[in-house]
Amino acid sequence: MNIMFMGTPDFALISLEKLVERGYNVTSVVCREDKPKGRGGQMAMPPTKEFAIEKGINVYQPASFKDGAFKEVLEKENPDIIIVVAYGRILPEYVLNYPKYGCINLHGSILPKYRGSAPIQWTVINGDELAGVSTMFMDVGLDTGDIIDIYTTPLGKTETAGELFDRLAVSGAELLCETIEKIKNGTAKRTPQNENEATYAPMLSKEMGKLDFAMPAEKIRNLVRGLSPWPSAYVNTNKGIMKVHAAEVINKNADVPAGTRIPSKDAIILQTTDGQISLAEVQLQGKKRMSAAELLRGHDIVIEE
RNA sequence: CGCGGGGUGGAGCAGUCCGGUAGCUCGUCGGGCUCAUAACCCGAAGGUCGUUGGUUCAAAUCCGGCCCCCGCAA
Repeated sequence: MNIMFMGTPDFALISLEKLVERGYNVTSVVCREDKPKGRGGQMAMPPTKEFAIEKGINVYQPASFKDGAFKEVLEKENPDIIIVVAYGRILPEYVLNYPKYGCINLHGSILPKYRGSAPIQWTVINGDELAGVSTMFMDVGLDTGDIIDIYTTPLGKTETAGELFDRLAVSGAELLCETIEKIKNGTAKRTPQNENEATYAPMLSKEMGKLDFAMPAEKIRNLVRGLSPWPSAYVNTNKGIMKVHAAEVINKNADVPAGTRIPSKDAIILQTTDGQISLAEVQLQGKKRMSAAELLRGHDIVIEE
């Protein structure tokens, strides 16, 4: 079976590596264009491209799928199946319909929940009990295809989006292999998604991370870990923007308005509408990430706004 | 050459503009006070000030090269 793999970031790389490792015949890799990265603004290859080059697999980075420009590539590579993992672009119908076995997508949620670009983060932000990955036959909609397999796992109480990402990348790669096996021997089942249960997980924005203490402490904590490590929660202070990498809920209440700083020499604690929240792991702009206790030894921090 | 901040005892910072005794808040160790609840008091150890050249009577501080860390933007 001739496999074309479409995927760009590290999450996709884990799957690609596993497929190659398991001996699947990955003959081509499609990923997004190289782009400037880091402080120097140097051009960098996507992780999947780097791996593909190392393994001598053909790499394609189409700027667009419009006008059927990609058709030549399909004809040349002639894939029996296309595996899509975090590619970052919508595929047109002519691509979806090309491979004999169709296009299979690995998605970071328990579909039909969290369709869209940031399913893993939203699972954490909402503090769900269960996280998971799904494989599906792609159709023209956004993550609306028929489900093949689902893997679920309990979300850790303090697990961050970054940590869940790493776990699901591995579990997802495993699930993907199972799904491919089923497709190969014709035992893959198609289960249409229940539209009534569908939810959408929109892209994350920087502004989402601004902490508002006029909500329950638990929600704030989930937002903090859901936005870790990117784009990260933050507050404004007298020393500039301060990122909040980890926060802890304290089941205490003081008779003060939400947002009030609770006096403490070695912790940054604020009252919320329900309980208090301790900003445990923080990072001042231009500084390294450190515990609140460490930060307070050298800085007088005043939360603003 | 995308913009910017930084490297000072174990931790976090000040000192750098305007060269001249190594400072602050903690931690550690020893002692005291005492029960308190943001505890307090006394004492001690611990630093080639990222690295490398230069200027100078004298460099953490001024000048040049290099290494490393971080924020923004993408």
